[in-house]
Amino acid sequence: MTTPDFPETASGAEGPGREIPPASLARLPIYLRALNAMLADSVERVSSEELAEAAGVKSAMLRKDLSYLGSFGTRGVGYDVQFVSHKISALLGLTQEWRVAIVGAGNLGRALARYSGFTTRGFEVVALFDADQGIVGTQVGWLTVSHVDDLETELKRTGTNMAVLSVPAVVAQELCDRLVAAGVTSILSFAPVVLQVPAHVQVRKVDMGTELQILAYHAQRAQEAEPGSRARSAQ
Amino acid sequence: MTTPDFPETASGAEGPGREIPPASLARLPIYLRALNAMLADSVERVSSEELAEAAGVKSAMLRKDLSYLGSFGTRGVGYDVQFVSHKISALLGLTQEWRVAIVGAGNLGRALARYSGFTTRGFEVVALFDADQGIVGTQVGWLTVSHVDDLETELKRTGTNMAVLSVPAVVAQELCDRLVAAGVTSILSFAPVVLQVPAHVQVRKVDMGTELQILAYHAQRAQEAEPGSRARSAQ
DNA sequence: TCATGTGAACGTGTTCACAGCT
DNA sequence: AGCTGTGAACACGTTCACATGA
Repeated sequence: MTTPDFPETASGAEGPGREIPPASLARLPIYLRALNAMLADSVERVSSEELAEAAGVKSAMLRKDLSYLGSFGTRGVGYDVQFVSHKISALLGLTQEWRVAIVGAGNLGRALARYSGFTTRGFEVVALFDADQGIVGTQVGWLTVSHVDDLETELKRTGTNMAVLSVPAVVAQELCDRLVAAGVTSILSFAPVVLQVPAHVQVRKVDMGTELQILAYHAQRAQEAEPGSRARSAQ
Repeated sequence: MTTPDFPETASGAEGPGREIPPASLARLPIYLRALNAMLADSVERVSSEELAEAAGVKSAMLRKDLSYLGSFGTRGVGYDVQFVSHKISALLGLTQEWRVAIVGAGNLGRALARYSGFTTRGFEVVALFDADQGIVGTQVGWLTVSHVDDLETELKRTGTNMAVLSVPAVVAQELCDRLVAAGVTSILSFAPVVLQVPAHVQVRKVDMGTELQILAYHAQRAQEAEPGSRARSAQ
């Protein structure tokens, strides 16, 4: 398996290549999933229309998104599934292993540690931390829970380069600071707080509370608009 | 394909509710959290500058966001914390109880069922389903896991009006269809698939795999830009 | 002929800067 | 004065429509 370097960096004399617009970037993993599902079904070619359908987007948007990584479709034919899949994987950096530490081994942290969706996509959970002595030392999947006091040591030992924060909101900023100080520059946070980090650190947030509240807004609106539902008119 | 003869201003803008732009709507829960934290600290007034800081946004954006729900700040002074908090809560429909069913009682589903972040914000988990006979009947928090065969019956009995999907990708669409058929119109999905639903059903997706892949993109980029990619972790 | 790739149009989101109110 | 609320400018994202090239 040869890892092709990027021959098409010719446009820029130096510099890290073109930036992918954030909105497009966020869709690439979805395309990748659809493509890999097709690969599993031995589909070799796909049109923008078909792939867009599978990804739940308009075909023009898909074509524009893919055009940011180069133009490797064949006019009149479509895209080579395997090639595009590989291209997206390479762009996302999935050709290397990412070593992920999970900080916080509560219900959520333990569930994440056992979540197969991580491992199967180039992410390996290599450490799991908690502050609770009743949890430290216990086994979760293949991992033994470490004490958060050993955070810095263990991160170095395991070569962690990404972290998942699944700790209570009150301690999230503090642990985030420690992760950053230890050199972690990519953090996925499940804590319902706004984390302050230096500019070079990437934080992505997953917030189930927020998502439910957004759903509640729409649900309430639908309720009010519905003719069938009686006496629900708050006011 | 679809002819864009959508009648704009279809819904008479007369009602108490204009549409909140999606981007603004997604930030309201964050403001709400910041406001509630302030309330807990007995803060009575806040300026757009301060609240924006707490929410991690620019003050002009915060003011514009709040302006969609009305204008209830005092010029020269700021906003009444309690009042704005209540206003946002009401808009999001958090003044009523939302009854949530969790479909899929694997690692993630069970963690979500025990997650206190739900209960504390107007969302009550009232049902938990799984297809695995080894899990059905077991206790998770205050709930007993029901068999997914009884989905429709239990949804009706519990008065569920929101659902969380935490099932394997392969069965997600099928269960989504059953939820929709049973009248559920708000679904939060953790399954890494694009769900097809009728237009009146709201789906929000949480995808940890996608988030990690986006992080990987940035991390790889930083790696390439940096000459010494060895994480020596110098304090 | 076909489906991609893309300039241009359109729509949405964010920021600026200041008018207007307290 | 001080801070909100908002039009206008700007930036970003999406869609259209067609030129391009297999």
